[in-house]
Amino acid sequence: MSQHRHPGAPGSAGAVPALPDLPEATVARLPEYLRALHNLADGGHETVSSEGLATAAGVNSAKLRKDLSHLGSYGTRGVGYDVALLIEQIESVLGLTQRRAVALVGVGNLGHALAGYDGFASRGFRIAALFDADPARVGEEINGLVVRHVDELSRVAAEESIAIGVIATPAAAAQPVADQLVAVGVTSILNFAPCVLSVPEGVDVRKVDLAIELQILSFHEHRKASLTALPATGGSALTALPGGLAANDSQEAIGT
Amino acid sequence: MSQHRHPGAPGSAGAVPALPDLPEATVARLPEYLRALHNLADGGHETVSSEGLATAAGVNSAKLRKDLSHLGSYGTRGVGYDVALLIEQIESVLGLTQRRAVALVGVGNLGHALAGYDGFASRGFRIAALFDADPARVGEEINGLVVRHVDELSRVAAEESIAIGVIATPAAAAQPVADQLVAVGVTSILNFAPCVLSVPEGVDVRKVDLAIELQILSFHEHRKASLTALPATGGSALTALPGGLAANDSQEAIGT
DNA sequence: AGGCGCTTGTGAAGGGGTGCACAAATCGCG
DNA sequence: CGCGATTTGTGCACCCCTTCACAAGCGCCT
Repeated sequence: MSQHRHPGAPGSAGAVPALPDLPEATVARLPEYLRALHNLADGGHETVSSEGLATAAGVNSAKLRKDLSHLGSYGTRGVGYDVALLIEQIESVLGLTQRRAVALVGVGNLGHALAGYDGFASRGFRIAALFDADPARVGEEINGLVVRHVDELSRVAAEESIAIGVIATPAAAAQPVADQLVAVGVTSILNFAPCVLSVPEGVDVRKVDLAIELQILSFHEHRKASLTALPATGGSALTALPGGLAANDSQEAIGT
Repeated sequence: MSQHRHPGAPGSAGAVPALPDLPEATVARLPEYLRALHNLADGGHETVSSEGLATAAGVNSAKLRKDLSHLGSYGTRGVGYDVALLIEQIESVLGLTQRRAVALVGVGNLGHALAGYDGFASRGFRIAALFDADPARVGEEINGLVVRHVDELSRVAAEESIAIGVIATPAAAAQPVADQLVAVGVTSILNFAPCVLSVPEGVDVRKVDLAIELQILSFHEHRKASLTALPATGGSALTALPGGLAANDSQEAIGT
């Protein structure tokens, strides 16, 4: 995660539009709030209480209030939050007022699916270009976009003013591709390749590794199995499960 | 993230094989170490220093040492860690000694790609069954597996002794599918649908939302753009940059 | 055998995040 | 106009995690 945080502006505090310098954990939750808010808006709700929005987003209500307070708090005590206004606020903070152009590199198994994923388009992004190193794949049309050779990356990226690069190549190809993206000026990368990317300072990389997610689940599965296997260790209330399962009330570890 | 933490075994501590009750943050990093270790092993290395493994895994060396110390520390001072031994250790802790069976529900755009993703098979998992609710997709063969109707889930899951369920359905279908998985006894779920799942206690859910990842990147992109746009805010050492464009000085956040 | 350099393992300090609990604020109603 | 119900915003304490810094341990070389 983030390491050095600039100490913070001394006392100047001009009329800066909105650079609240949010805590990273808050930033990671805002998109979830946004999704829940859109759901509520579609359902006809005009206002929500922190409690309502919190459960819709799967978090604690106190946490949600604190998160929202960081971005200026547009709630009304005794009433709740104005759904439309809050959507506007969050989208503004997340920089979603402009639809950002995304370049996807690697149109293999996973990349192909990503190229066709409509969740991107519906949530503020536009897949602007597809690239692959395999000549056999160049020229193929996916979702109205033609796959180009990765050598054209620098030219096309400039034309389309790419803001974010998505890497869905095999691990071996990921680093060179990242270097190319950085060279073109891309400063945000979403990496699906199972490897560590080395990028210059100022470039953000987020990694999604599907196998890792499964392995984390495997650990918990393993632990649960061990626990039930030897019921001798006192404590744990779940040993007493009668026939069925406890009513759903908690929720779980969403990867931070 | 995780909420219920069993208070911890009182004082019994028998000769339990290995239930070190690792910190969640450590668990989330172990798979990354494992991947790096396999790379090293393939490269012919027999031992690694914490520094070497740390950079290969993209983390701080102190953090890595502390992580490994939690699981019993099989390193040798002055030398480093035995690669093969450490692999064995981590795989054991993660419960990867047995190849766990995974059921994938929802063979749409993304699900199709997941079904064909070889990263699962090569890292300890076996996709044992595919399901979909759309009759048009039932019967299709993907990677040697036939897509079955979701109604058969309970029967097939029992036969294959499914350990983990992966949900790749549209958001609206995710909750019913999760309920079915839970009913069959699945206690670990990986959810790709953009919605919050409600599950009983004892069931672990991890969520992967691709749009959310992009939105987090968008925030940082937005922030970086705002920073370079207005160099007026006092303090910050980057005002003194001569030419203009603030040389890269901030940093990147690799998702935790 | 002894000493030296290297690397691990860990105590302690610091930062960040979470959740409780409550004061402050707003609305609606009598 | 005042009061009570409701809900936000936040001070505070706690806990987890990260990071530094260093002592302890190990191998190698002389």
